Amino acid sequence: MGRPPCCDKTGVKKGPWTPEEDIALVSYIQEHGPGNWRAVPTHTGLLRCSKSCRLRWTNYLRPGIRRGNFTDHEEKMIIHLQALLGNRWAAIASYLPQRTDNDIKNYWNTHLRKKLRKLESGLGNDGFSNLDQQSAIPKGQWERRLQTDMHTAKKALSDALSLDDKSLTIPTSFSSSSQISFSDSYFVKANPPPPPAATTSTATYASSTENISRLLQGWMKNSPKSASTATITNSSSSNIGVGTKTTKTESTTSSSDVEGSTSKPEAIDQFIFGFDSSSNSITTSQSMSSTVDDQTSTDLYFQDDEKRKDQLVMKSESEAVPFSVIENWLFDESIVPQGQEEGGLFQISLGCDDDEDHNNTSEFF
DNA sequence: AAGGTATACAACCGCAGGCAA
DNA sequence: CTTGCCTGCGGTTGTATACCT
Repeated sequence: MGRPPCCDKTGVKKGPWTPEEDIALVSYIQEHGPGNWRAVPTHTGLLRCSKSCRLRWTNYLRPGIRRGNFTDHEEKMIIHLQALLGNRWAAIASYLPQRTDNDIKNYWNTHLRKKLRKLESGLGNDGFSNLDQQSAIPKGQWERRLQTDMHTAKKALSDALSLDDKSLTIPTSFSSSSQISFSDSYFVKANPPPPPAATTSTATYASSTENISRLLQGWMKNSPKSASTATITNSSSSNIGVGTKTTKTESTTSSSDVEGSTSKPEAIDQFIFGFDSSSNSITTSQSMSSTVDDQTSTDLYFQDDEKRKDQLVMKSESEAVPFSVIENWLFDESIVPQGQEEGGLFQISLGCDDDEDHNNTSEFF
């Protein structure tokens, strides 16, 4: 049986949202919290379908969203994560809590893919030629291989990290070109985010919605109701966030998913963050907090880590990009803007000494 | 200055999965 | 167990803006 449309298509407004509509939506969410989207259009009087309301909220109005230019660091994160996860934008976004999956997807499609293609043409044909192509390896097979290789990966990483050199050998199952040789610059060169992104995008209207978001941030912090409808924790728990998640469970229940979010896909975290999660040296959430350095509020939005784990595990090798090629660009010192200080975002705490200043963005890695 | 083209981003579409009845 | 609803997600499209000739 066919699925009914999410809403009656007749009389439903489409296209860009007006500030008035935003305000109506935000006001409603302030009162009722996110969720139950089907009821939103009727209660707000908006001539929008529920889906559109949800999308507008999650992609634009939700507090904690950072708009504007992507930092160098974010860019590298995206590329790296895309290589690992493929086009699983939601999973990638969970590592960049201030960015929406839509934003990341757009940024990838408009900037990064182009950039990598350019690089590819500069490097030759091998390497990136399959960037957008699907490999023949079925997902299930990749998953099995991934599981099989988790242990191997972990061991290889801990071995590599325990050594003085910074070369990592990644099991072949993770990447068709299996070797990653992280250059020193990857660990040491810092690419601190630029000054508070002047939120350059869509000047007037965007700023107005940002104001709405800021108002909401305050509301999210203070409203007791929001605690039930949106998962909020303090930054002290490292799983910080104005969780405005919109799933049924979130909107109706607890912060359990945030509390449980200390779990994470270890092996992949190791890939991404370069540490043994069992050492507790850095948590992913801490890592995330580093991206907030240019924000006054540390409230962040976190996706369910369990879900993220699933998403990560679902990664298809077919979407993987050879690291050895990417890294040439990713970690090329030449792209580090001049004047940027060292010891920043990509500084990885290899050992267990976790005495870094937590306000410093260098804790990221 | 005007028209054409390219780019960036917001929004839409439709499928898939989870969940409750 | 089945069914239907709701939401999440990724791909795609539409449009405003920037850039170029």
